[in-house]
Amino acid sequence: MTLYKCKIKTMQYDFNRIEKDWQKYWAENQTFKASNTSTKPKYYVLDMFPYPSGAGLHVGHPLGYIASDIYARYKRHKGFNVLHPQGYDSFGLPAEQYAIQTGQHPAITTETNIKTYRRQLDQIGFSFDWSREVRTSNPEYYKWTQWIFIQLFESYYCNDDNKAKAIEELISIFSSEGNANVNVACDDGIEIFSAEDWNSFSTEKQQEILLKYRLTYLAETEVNWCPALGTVLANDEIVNGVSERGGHTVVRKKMTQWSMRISAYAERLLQGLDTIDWTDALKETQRNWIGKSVGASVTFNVNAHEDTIEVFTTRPDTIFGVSFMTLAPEHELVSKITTPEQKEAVNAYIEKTAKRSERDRMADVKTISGVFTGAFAEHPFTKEPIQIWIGDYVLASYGTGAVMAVPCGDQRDYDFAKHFGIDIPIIFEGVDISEEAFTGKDNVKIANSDFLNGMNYKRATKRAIYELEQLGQGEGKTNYRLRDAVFSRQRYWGEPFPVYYVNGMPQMIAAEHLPIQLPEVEKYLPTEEGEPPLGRAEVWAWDTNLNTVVTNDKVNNETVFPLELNTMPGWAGSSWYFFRYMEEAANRDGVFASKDALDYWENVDLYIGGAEHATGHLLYSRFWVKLLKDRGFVNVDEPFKKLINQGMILGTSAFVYEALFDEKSLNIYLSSNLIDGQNYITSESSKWTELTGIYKSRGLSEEDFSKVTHRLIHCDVSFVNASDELNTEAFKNWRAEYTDAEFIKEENGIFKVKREVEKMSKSKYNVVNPDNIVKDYGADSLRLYEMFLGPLEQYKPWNTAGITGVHNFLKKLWKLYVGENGLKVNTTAPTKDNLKTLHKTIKKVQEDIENFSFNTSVSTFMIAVNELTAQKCTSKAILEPLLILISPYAPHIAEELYSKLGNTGSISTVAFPEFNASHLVESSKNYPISFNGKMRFTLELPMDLSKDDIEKAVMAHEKTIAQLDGRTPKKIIVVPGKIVNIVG
RNA sequence: GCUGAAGUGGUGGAAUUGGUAGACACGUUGGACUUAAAAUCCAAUGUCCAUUAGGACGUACGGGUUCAAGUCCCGUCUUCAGUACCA
Repeated sequence: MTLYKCKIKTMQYDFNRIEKDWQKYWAENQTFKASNTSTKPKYYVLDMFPYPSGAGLHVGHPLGYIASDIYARYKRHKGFNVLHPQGYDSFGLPAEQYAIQTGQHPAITTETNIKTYRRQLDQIGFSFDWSREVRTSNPEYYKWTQWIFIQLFESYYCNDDNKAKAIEELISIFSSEGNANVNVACDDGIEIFSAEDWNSFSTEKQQEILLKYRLTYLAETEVNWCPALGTVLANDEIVNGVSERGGHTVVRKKMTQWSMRISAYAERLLQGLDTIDWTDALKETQRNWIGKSVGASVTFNVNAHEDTIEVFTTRPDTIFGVSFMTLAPEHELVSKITTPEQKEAVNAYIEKTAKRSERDRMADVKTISGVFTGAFAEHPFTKEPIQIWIGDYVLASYGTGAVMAVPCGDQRDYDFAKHFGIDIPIIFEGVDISEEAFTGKDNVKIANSDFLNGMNYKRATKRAIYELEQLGQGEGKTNYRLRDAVFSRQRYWGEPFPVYYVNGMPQMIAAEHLPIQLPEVEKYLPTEEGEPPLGRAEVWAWDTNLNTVVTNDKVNNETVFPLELNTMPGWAGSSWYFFRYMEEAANRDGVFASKDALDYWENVDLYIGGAEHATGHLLYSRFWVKLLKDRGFVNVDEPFKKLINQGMILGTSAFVYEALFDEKSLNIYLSSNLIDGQNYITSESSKWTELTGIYKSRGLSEEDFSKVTHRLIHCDVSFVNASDELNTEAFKNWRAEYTDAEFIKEENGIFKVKREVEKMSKSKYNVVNPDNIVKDYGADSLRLYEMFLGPLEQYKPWNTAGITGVHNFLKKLWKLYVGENGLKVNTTAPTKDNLKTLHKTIKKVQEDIENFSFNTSVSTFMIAVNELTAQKCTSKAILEPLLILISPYAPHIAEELYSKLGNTGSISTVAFPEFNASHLVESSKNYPISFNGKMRFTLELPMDLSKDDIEKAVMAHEKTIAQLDGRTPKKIIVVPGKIVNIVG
């Protein structure tokens, strides 16, 4: 008896044992350790590294990792030296907020979370090279993040050569010829100075000026301040006017902040998109974000004032159509030029707009509002006076914060002009603008425009710019929407800046003294004075003699100086981590990655991650890579050659109907079919008696019955089975308030929940944990199932019900190799059918992997196993190559069976089977015979039959004769090897 | 509004160059095995009509091109995502 049981056990597919064994084997043998020296071609497969959150992984997280792992394993089979690393983006807000609540140091929280992540990742069997792991919060890592910051500080952007250069070069230009002729990226409004001026400036003054040219600079900027989080947020961290994390309100506030001059790279970031293999959607998102528009800047003189107003326009050809100008209410000239008579109205308007949040302003697009300032500008050509208005449809943050209004050619200007009764001069030939503006620019000629008359858009634009240049009142200009990126955060858990302040001027700490480690603080909150958390640190001053961090009481502003209190944003560490992986951990001292390593791996060949990083991480990484390239530290222009966005796996939330009276829960719950299903409850149904009985026991009177309402509340998906039935006992035990819940079930005693697809989230109780799936079905089942769910890029709901399908497949696969009496595989010669099945599978799987169509490969494997089982195939010549095909997808079972076949070592680098088309050559074809395009029957005919012979064979067939029923076909289409279609 | 993606059975999805629509799987139904259950195996399963044979309809909707359209063209609708008084 015991013996029998034991035998059965060893013959079964014992996935838990197999997976543990092979994971141990891979770890012990460092199977997936990449080498920096290899005769094989290199291939770099990267995942977006995770932030290790306290909640651990849910089934959605591994989707992209599984896809990249399949690809990495496939490339190893194809003879590549594959780098497939993983690490943690371990600085971030959740650990800090947890620290604020509990006092636990974020480093401890992070360490704990990483352990959980690692355990969860390991059990899925990824082929990561963990020896190269990086953590952004590790001082040995952020040392180099600080180092890159210094490189940015020590660089300026030369527009002539289109690259960043050392700031020393700029200094030498200043000291030899001043700044009058430099063409570089810099702040607006820098005074012009000569070489003599420069050399006579104090060091401080020089530093102040240089700061306006550096690629990272301090500036008083209006920032998105989030009071609830106590920090500044980047534009891409704000969604619909509230913080992406937590949904808190965001206000505008002026602060001195570090900024990154990413705008200097706008054009190169745009051009570079054409050289990389990303989806159109993602490239388009970045293009929109960069927001290039070509046009001209035009300077308008203000009557009776020395000031001028500069505007940007994409339509200089419509310059003669200008009938008024509009300034943003925040525009600096508004207060200067407003006439006394208009002062009151203007101030009231400014006050009104200031009160409205960005969000309100955005939501309320329809209302036209504005106020006349009383001032006039002068048209550059006609010299006519032009009214100057203010209006909140003009944004201070775009262009110059002022527009020349051409109501004839712009709908907003048109609406504004109509609303306030301003002239609408017609400047196009033969257009009707009685109802709306003419906004097109093709197939129309300019009119009433002096020297532009009769010209088309292109010529008129050129001529207008030329004439403006002659007047010195304009030039061709390209404008970008891309703003410089604010780089300071008022947080604790981020990289400290390698910066101290001498008389308010920032100084870099020399690279050899890095890293500057995060100081200890007592609390992780901002200080009472509103300084960032680092303001609480007691050991946070820089001693320039000792070159070390010392206690604050030593600050004398002669040799010991205060250190920067802000920390870097989340995207700092993630903007270069892909280079760190290139270097082996043992050789990382003294370099962020050695030249050899950088030269060997170049850039990421395949990057897989979410599309939500389109305007954040993916843009910033490109920016930093270009800077590093310009300064000679790396050799590549772009970090990620090919990028794939995996779709999110959504949760299937479960809801129950809760009965409410007077806004309060009655603690009565109804099966969803009783509310919105076929078993809708009516006062005639027997359920009504049951329900009203409970109403009464809850103290309701008859009149109250009709006032009872229902609402849907989330319930935990683990209480619900695949048929949407609720485990009512589990629900009762969930929370104290449900202990005496009453359930109204359907006639058959079933209580059904309502289902809805939502984002997977703890708060929606729809999170499915991969741990249980791995325990119940195994990692290989999880891997296959996540791929089988649908196309990688698509958003799709998780539904555990279907996992039995792939699990059964693995059992069938196992049974193909192992029977009750042990291994079934032998050296029998393969049959023709065996070979056909194998080679058709090789071809399809190879194509699928290269097209990232992983879902269809899984079907292909199922078909192959179904066919080989039906063929009773036992041939090693077939079954061994089949394992290699499956190994990228289900590596554990593949390794186990491969070793059972008598092989030693891992299957992971065994060559991928060669496809041989000769096995797929057919001698006959089952032709579909169509009549007028409709398939009626099929007919097996030899493959080598000529067109005429096929036609003869088909026409002679009895079913053809029956179909035609005496008619003579008009036409017979024969496509040999494909179809026959009879028309008539 | 603009940009991008997508609409196929009860469900997830397949059909890569126009050529047998619905592969593969889930679910459902029926059957075998079992004292029973689980597991496993077999069969059926787009909708409608028909006892069968077979037929009609069918890839969001309306047109078109073609011997042949899920696939190509024109128009419309819907959903999802990104973005937006961008001058």
